[in-house]
This record gives sequence, structure tokens and C-alpha cells, in this order.
Amino acid sequence: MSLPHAILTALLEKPSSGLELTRRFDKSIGYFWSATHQQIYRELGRLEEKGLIRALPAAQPARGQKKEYEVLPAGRAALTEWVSLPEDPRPVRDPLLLRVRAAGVVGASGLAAELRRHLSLHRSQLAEYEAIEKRDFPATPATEEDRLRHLVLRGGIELETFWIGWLGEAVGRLSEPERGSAP
Amino acid sequence: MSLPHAILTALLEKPSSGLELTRRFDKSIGYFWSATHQQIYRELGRLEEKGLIRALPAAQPARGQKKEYEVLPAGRAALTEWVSLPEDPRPVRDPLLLRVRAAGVVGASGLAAELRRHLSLHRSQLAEYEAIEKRDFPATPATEEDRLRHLVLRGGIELETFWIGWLGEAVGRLSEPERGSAP
DNA sequence: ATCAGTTATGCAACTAGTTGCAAAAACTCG
DNA sequence: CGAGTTTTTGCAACTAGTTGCATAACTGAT
Repeated sequence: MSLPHAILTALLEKPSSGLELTRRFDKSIGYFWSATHQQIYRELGRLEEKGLIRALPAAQPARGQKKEYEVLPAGRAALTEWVSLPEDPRPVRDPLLLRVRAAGVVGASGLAAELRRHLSLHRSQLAEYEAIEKRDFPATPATEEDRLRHLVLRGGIELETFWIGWLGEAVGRLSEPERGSAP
Repeated sequence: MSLPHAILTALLEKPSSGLELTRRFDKSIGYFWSATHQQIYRELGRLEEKGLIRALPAAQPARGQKKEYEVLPAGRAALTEWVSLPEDPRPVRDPLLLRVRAAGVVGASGLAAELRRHLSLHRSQLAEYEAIEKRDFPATPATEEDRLRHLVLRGGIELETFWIGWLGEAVGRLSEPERGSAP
């Protein structure tokens, strides 16, 4: 139930066409709420139908012709309400942790390599976030909006740091020798 | 694509009926791959059809009558293969981070309370994990399986620790006064 | 002009997960 | 026994996300 809100947020930050939104979902907002262009177009249609956004009146709409959307007051209101709505954290569902557990019953052959691959992916992601932090967030951020965006980025950074730490631990453990049989 | 593998893992650890599996998915395996009973029954059906598991021959199957499943060699093979298959980490999709970002554009009223609520949920979860760690994992684990299970639990612990840290940071920032207007 | 490539929108079909409910079997207690 | 509760399995309909492809408009080269 968050995609519409992600789109409303993105459109409030800057009115855009579907494709522009898609590109922005490949970075920035997309770092913590990813979506494909099909999802975005479908949702734009729904939001327009519900009267939360509207297409800027340019030409009569035709397929293949660019359409820019902006948020209507009702859309802003809906987003405002959602921000403080109680909603429990969703249960964790992580394939990698599951695979390590499965390795406990069927053996860990080949898993270490996969963990190392993930480790390096997370390192790149962390580096990317840190570059953004350095570029966009100077020592004392000016606006409340900047402070909150920085906070979200910190979340990304700390999450990647968690993965890097855990994966390092895991790779180490997997290469440990078996215990208990030798003197 | 991980639910079938979660079920195979659980069944290898101990052959079970659908309901027993459901209960085990409320803890243990479910801590990092949650599933409802309907998902589980449906998937058990599919796995049986594909010849990866079978119902222990007890009585003729009838609705409402308990059915125990065990993993067949083909099922074990499928799981073994999956464990080391390359599969990229899925993109992050977290509603809470999104809400903080949205708060940047529509204002953060009420958000701090929700963050505090999440903070306390994560603290409970962490306490639960730590109790399990103390209970189930003594200083030097005996088997490889134990070591891997402990590793997974460590993942849960560190993930909760990340959330607690970040949420603490966030709650602090949200209660900071506005800057830049007073001398 | 027209053809190729890029930009932009969108449909259709699929997989995964959620919600609400039904219904058979087994248990239980007067 | 049998009426009511619990256990256990399951269907149906829905929401969310993914994959593959179609199609229109624009852009620039020949």
C-alpha cells in the first residue's frame, strides 16, 4: 500500500511524466521504494481516477505522447494522513538468511562464493550512498526537508553497513574448519 | 521464489503437517521468512505435485484430516541447488523510510509517535532474539548446523540493532527545534 | 519521404502474498 | 450419544509486483 504514496511524494517534490518518475525511481526514492515503469504507469492511472493527481493540460492525450502529472490538494491530504498512520513493520522476508539456514541441512557448498558476491554488491551500494552524502549534505543542513532526507540516507548507509558486517562474519564462519574431530 | 525452499528446509529439519509448519513459521524459520497457513497449504500441494515431497501414507486423505509430509530425494536436491544459486539482493522497499521522506514534503506531524512505537516493537524483538541466543547457543556450538543457525540468528539481532539505532537517531532529530531563524 | 533508433505510454498475462471464509474431522463434556 | 468447540485442511477472491511485449510519437540521417 505504499507505491501510491511514494509516487505522491515524488510528484510533490517535482511534477513529472511517467518516464521521468521511472528514472527517479532508479535512484533517490527508488533506493528505499523500488518500482518498475509498468507499476508506475498503472498507479498514475489509478491516482488520476481517484482525483489525487491530474495530468497537466498540454495536448489532448495520445499514446506515446508525454504527459506530466501534478498532485492535487486531495492527494497532498491523503499523503499527510498516511505519514502518521500506525502501520506495523512488515515481517522480515530475506532469501539470503533463509539460504544460510538451508545450508545447515543440505550443506553449504558454493554458498561462500555467493555471500562474497553479495558482500561486494553491498560495498558498492554503501560507497554510492556515501558519495551522495558527501555531495548533497553539508555539515549543517538548511531546511527541515534536507534534514529528513539526510536521515533517510543515513538509514540506507546504516543498513548497508549492517549487511557488510554480517556478511563478513558469515564468510569467515563458512571458511572455518570443522570442529570436534581433530586433537 | 523462496517459499518452497523455506518449506523444504523446515520439512528436512522435521517432517510435519501443514498446521505444524504454520506454527513453526510463527517463530524460528518465520523470523526471516514469514508465511500464512494458506500460502503453506497451497505450496505443499504444489511441492507434492512436483514430486519434491510426499504425504506420509497414513489414512486415505480427507479434508480436515491431518497429513504429514516428508521431503523426497528430488526435494533435497532442489534445495541443495538453490542454496548456492546466484540471486541478487532484492531492492529495499521500506514504508517507514518512505514515510520519513514524505514527511519532508508534507510535514512530520504525528510521525514521531509512530517512530517511537516502532522503536519499542524492535526492542521487544531484539529481546526475544537475545533470549533465544542465550537459551539455544552456548559458547561453542557443536555441529555445523548449529553454527549456521546461530549465524542466522545473529543476522536477526544485528538487523534489530540497526533499526533501534536508526529509530533513536530519527526520534531525536524529529524533536530538534527548527534552525536558522533565531539568533 | 522514409527508415532506424529513441522516447514515452501502455496492455496482458503471470507470480507471489493477503484476507475472509467454509467445511470436514477430531476432541470433549454433560 | 450428540451438541458444541477445536483442529486441520482448504477454496475463492483480492492486492501487489514482475515480465514480456505492443504501439505511438519524436528525431535525425539518407
